[in-house]
Amino acid sequence: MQRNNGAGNADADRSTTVPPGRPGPTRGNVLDRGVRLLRAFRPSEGALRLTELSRRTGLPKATVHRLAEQLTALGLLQRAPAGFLLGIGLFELGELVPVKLRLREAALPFMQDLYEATHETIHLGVRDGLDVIYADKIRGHAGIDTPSRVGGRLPLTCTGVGKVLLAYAGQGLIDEVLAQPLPRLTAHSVTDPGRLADELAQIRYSGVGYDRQEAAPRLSCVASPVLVHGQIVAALSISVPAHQLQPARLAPAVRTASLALSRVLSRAPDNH
Amino acid sequence: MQRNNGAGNADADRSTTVPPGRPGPTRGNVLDRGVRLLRAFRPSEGALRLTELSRRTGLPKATVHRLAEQLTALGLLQRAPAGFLLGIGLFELGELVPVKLRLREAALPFMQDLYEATHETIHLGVRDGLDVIYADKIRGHAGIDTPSRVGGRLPLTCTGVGKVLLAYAGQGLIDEVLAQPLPRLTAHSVTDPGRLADELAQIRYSGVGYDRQEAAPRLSCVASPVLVHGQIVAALSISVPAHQLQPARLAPAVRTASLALSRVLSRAPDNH
DNA sequence: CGTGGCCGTCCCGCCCAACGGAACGGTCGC
DNA sequence: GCGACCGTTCCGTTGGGCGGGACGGCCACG
Repeated sequence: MQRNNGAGNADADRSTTVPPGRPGPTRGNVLDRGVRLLRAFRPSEGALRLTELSRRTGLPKATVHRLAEQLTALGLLQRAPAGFLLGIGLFELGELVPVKLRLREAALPFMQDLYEATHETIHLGVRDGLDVIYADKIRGHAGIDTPSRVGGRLPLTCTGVGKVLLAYAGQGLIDEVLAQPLPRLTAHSVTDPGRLADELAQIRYSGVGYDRQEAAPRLSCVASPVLVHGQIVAALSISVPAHQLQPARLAPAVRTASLALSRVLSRAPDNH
Repeated sequence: MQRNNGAGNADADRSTTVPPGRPGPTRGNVLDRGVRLLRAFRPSEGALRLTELSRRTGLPKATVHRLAEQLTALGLLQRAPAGFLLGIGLFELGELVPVKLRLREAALPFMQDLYEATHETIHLGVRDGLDVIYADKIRGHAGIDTPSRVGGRLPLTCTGVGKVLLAYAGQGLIDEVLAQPLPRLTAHSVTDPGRLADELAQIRYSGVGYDRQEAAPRLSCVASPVLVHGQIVAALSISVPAHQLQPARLAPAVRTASLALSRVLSRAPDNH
């Protein structure tokens, strides 16, 4: 029997998988299948029909039917005229996750300050593996379009928030990132390891990081770390149209907010 | 072994299995148990230890151990020094739920407008059964404390947002609510069905509803409906200290925002 | 230093519930 | 009317979920 991820550092990589020779007929356990069903839904899509779910998950139709019915009873899915949608129960659970519950609660007022001072789009991001996950984002009517989405992922090296998170994440992770080819989202994405290393050092020196159209064309941003007891827990950023990037004005603003948030978080119950 | 924590509320009631005469030894399927594990977590609590999870769910320790391990591999839980926490994967999934993804995206700029005009706490709520679920909430440093939480529930009849949602929900639901005793959160909560009916009519007439310390002491609010094709989908509100409730100033603001949001949502792809 | 409580982990045989191929009935559009 | 595709239901098979129990580590006791 497989003992499966001893230390379980990285992620997923469920060792189950099909033993090479066999075209495994049944693989996976029930929970895995249920989650696979939920993950079949993507943003900006509507309801999914039973057959489509079956296609995406590779599960037999009868199985999907049974599981989807159970998930619906649990509130994780809901029926729509045109198939299934993710249910409100999933939203309720998601809001209980500490990254959301604690961090956002503390950060929101400072994000509001930043928004009011600049009227630009504000991000709050945390690190998961080699990605940044956006914990929150606020924008007004005029806010610039960004590839980010609350709950969405982007590579650490392609965004301001991500580079800041990486800069303070420790040498081990930095080495790991530099060792493999750097992902590229635009023509401006940093793909030279040496240049990235320099930039990370510069971030640690100044407490501010930049993204110059590295995640999306015409989009730049200024980011700053949120540290608790010397440990990085998140990063804040302001996103602006590339031609309006004014470090002299934005850097102090974002730095001030991140320092103030760091201070608030440092004296908190903090059950980690 | 006692028959699991009752949890007598409506919920589930899966008609399958459990022939009436038998004291079902194990009831519930795998997915149900997994979700029960996730729902054992409550806001403002830290990590839960294996034994505590076992206590709360009524599941044997060995079972909890196995399930928790699987959920961790799936990213729905994560290990902490002091036990388990809800995992970031759950947050990712929660952010894909349509109520969050679509509604919030559209509503946020209008909520920002309201915040900037008043600097009070702004809520966005949707209805689920007889509760309001808060889809979003923004507040600044000075924002008043509220019993609400993003992803949290309160009874429809005890909040401004809730009463507005109820007023437009259709006579069937209104009758259902009026038929049973009305919940009470404070001494000011409306518990007289006749008075509530009047108030709902007044809301439909004016497009604005009030909460006068009915959800929490010293907290009042002004709410207004978001309608798409005549159907209510959400409600917006401004919460203020009770002694500062100024309908003449706040009602037009919240009404304007809700109408503008209604208009935006009415011309959208809207895959329901 | 023994002891007893509580913890997380692991083992393993029992057996039931998950499984899915297949058949069915409804609803379109040609 | 016919075929394509849909969601639903049935039911025999079996693999994996199940959990009692054992184990070893870690305290706070006496």
